[in-house]
Amino acid sequence: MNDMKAGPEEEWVKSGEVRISDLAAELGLTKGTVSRALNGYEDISKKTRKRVMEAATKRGYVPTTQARRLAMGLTETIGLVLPPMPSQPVNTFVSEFINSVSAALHLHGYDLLVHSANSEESEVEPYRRLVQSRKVDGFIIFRTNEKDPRVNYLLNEGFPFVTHGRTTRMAEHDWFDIDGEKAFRDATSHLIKLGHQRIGFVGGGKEFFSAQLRLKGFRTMLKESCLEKVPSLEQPGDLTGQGGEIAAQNLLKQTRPPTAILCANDATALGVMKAARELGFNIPEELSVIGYDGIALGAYIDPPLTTLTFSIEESGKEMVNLLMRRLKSPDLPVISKLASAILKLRGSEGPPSSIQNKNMENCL
Amino acid sequence: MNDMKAGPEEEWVKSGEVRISDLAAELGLTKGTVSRALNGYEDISKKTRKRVMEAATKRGYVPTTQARRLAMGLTETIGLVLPPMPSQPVNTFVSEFINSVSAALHLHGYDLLVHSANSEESEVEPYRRLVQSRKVDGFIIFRTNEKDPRVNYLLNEGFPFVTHGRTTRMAEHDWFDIDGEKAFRDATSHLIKLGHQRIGFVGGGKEFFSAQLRLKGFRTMLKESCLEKVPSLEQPGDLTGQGGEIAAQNLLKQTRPPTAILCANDATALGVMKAARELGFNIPEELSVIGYDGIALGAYIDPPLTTLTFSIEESGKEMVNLLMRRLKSPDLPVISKLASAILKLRGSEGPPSSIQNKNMENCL
DNA sequence: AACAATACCGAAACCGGTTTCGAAATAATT
DNA sequence: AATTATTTCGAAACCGGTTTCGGTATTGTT
Repeated sequence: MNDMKAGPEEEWVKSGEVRISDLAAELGLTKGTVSRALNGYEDISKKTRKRVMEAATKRGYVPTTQARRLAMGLTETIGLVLPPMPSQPVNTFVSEFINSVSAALHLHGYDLLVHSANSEESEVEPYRRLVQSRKVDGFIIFRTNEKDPRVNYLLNEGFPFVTHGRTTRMAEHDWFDIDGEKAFRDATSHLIKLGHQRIGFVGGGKEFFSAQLRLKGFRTMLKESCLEKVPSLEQPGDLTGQGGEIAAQNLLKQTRPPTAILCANDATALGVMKAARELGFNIPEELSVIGYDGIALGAYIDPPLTTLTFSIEESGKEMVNLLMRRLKSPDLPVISKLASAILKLRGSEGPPSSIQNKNMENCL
Repeated sequence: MNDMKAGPEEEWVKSGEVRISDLAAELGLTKGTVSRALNGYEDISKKTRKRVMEAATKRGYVPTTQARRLAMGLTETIGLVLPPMPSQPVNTFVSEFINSVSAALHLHGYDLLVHSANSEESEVEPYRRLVQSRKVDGFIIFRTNEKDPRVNYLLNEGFPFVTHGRTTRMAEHDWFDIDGEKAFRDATSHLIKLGHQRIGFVGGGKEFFSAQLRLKGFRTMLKESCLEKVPSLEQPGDLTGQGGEIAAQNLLKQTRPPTAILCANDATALGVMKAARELGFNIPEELSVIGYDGIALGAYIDPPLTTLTFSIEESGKEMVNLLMRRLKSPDLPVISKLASAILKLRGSEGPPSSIQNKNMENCL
């Protein structure tokens, strides 16, 4: 009945209709003056600044982003190109990463433009398009290859970017990475201390630098512990569940199968566990399995997956920091940041069933 | 030694340096003419059009997006705001969804702006900012609530958007949804045909319309099959693994526990399976479990999770179609699209162990 | 009181495109 | 040949802001 009573809901100012010229006309000023008043220039009197500010909030003025950016010659936008996803299992990483990158960018007034890579065209094509049409000021790149065409292209263009992961040209660009080598040293060490002597390894694609570093960490710790390197225990993988299954079959059908398997990521580990079950291996009694990624769902399977985990939120935040620094001062020397993964014990590993009788003294 | 030899790599035109005015000057034309030539206006002679085109490709001219958009009064950008993520593993959906939406938008020349919602501020705040600063032309909204503040805000503003999921105001906006009611009728029917008489249900948050529809489908099929509704067999959940655990404990500790449990999503189902294992229930012999979402991980656990699955790619594509239609003709009547989920049998369900002796004749 | 310094704001160019309008050149019509 | 219709392009406004520059008006100095 009574429409006049002021409800608790604030009266929404119909947005988006007032331009800076409207404001100027209303105040008897010029656009330029209004703009400077709003942007805190020193050559505007306190009185008019206040007048302008009040009118702006009253009328609900918000500058049109496109116009401002055009005038200032920047896009305030960062590009993130999703690599073609091979219908992987648990891609929980990507959404969390996007989330944290986007949040971090927002603190700096930047937007995140997410582009999907069409698998039919060259890998760098999306980057080229975004650069040429000047839609972004920089890139966040993840899942780097050892020799990465995207990195080559952007370095060649002199276009700002930060990678998640190292490349052969890591001395030329900012990067953030998880210390996968150390992570796998730790995991290997953990297994050895549990008494394992024959440890299998399922890698990622050879093109991924990270996968190679993980393998390196594995080998290093074997050597440090005086365990010989057994080539047949190192299987290639492809970071997918299916790849894990195949690799596990290759490992477990050997005459002397490993008592533990280290996997380049959790998806692979899931495939390994599946294959192991089908071959009649009990986990962890007859086979220990350790993954890498720390996907949350790993806690819900049986047995819960022991894994190497790291903070995706930190990754996003750090990468944005690196990128913002680069945008602000393009000529600063290249820097990088290495974060560490921690071994999250959840139950898919344990001591081997048969006590192995190798001398575990320190080797000299 | 010989730097002059032309390698197989094409000579990259250093991009981004040539403007339309440069092109015009070079050709002895005006900006306007060059612009019209490039955009296929009819009032340009074939000869000069060709001249312009050739110069453009030769010089590697690509129009600056910001300027073009400002002039044309549109952003060609769609906003996607990630709801605050409850550090839970529901998120395999998100990355695939972003991927497909982004790809579909690209076909229409649109970009995707992904924004993360800060959980400290109101849910609509990010939308308000994006609208007011005119950063986007429309929104893709997912995970709708029954009464959704975002929908209210955008409807009030008259701003274009499409939702993934229905709301109370679904008659006023375009939406896409999976027919969760039918999906749960199917799943329930499947369990009943297997011989189950006591079926448990673990729902999603009460605020999600979709969760309610799934419950409705469950109840409908019970009634159609002359099974009585047992309130204690309907447990609330929160779409997380942990919620599933709690709900499963409530269900399985009853004097007459259910022989099957239907879960509002896969994360919940994983929690249910975990709790069931801990309480000593064998799956599927003593307890059947069915989830919803079709996450790939489900195929790798033991037993593999039977689930209701749908095409995320189709979802993204359809939603983009709806949104593009709306942007093109804002006054067209509201439309919607309902896709169906299919039951993917993987092994976590089977006939109940104890034959139940209720009359399974059709009830009249 | 005359002059220099300072505070404050308007005018205009600019960012890089698009689009409307009209004029000149060319072709078609009678 | 004179008139009309077409083709083709230039000129200029426009999108909505930012920023430089210069000119008053005011204040400060001697």
